[in-house]
Amino acid sequence: MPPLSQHLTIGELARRAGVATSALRYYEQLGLISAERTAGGQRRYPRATLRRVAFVRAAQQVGLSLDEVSAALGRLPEGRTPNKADWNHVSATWIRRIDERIAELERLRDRLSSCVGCGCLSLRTCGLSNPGDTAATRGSGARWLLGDTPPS
Amino acid sequence: MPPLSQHLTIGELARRAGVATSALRYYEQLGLISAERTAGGQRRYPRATLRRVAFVRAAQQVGLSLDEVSAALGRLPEGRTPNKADWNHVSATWIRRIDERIAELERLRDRLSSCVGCGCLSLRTCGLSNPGDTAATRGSGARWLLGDTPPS
DNA sequence: GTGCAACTTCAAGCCGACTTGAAGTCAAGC
DNA sequence: GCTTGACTTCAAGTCGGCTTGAAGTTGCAC
Repeated sequence: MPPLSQHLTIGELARRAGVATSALRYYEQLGLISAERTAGGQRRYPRATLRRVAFVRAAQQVGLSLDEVSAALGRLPEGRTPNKADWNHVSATWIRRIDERIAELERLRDRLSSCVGCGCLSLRTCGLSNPGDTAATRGSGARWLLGDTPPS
Repeated sequence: MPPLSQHLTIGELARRAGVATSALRYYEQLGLISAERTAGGQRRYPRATLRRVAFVRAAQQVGLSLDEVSAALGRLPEGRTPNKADWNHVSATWIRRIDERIAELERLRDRLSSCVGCGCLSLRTCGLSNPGDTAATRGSGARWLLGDTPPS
């Protein structure tokens, strides 16, 4: 085991952050993290990078693309440890996003539940259209959940 | 506008289902839908296919891959209209899945909220690890949300 | 001073879910 | 019967987020 030094090699960072080294190089390519170099050209990461990587992974769980993460990281200081205000701002955005996605899933679940009640799949009169549901995860999504008639 | 006949062309189905024709051909390739052919080789879809496509799109919103949709469709009759029992079974599975994802998002949100309280990004003593959170959306995900110390 | 794991770069590959394009055929209204 | 838009197949391309492989270099322990 290497001494717990000020700087981490890419392998150490990878192990401790739970990501592959290739992912870290990729993040660097995208400008999400950066590294100092040894005389021989190997990467050495300050410990703060560990937080930065954790941040990236957390953001992905929230559903952000790396592009969006990049934007969010733009608001956090690269050198110093982020303070409460920095963090407050970013996490508020994420929490909004999470809440939206939860609401979306709940709507979908409720539609499914009421389908069970009405035997919807067999009825073209089922009212379970979702015209207002613009925030679908992938593409435009189904315009209505079930039933033969699209909302006119 | 074409007469409202027993069968739909791929273009009609695409418009009414809210998906591209290319997507429909792709679904056919995967065995999710099937079509009769005219003498000239063009696809003609029975109206039930409309439901089938709606089903696929709904399943995708739930977060299923097309592979999983294929499995779910295996339980529904291709020829006849699915009955309440068919539907009950499938929707129950989906609802479980939605509930799981909601729970996951709620946990994440709560961790974020408490981070705001403790100024977590700057503290290595923050307790917000998530060792039990195996159901991450992409890959293994971050082992812990923030803080320098991985769960030992 | 040597052995070997860990590192380096760069290009290419992979996955899912499609989309796009080329080159050609069909169906339906006039 | 001709025109025109909708259709056909097949191969290749796209996108995000990486991974894999080849070919070579570095760093550290012994």
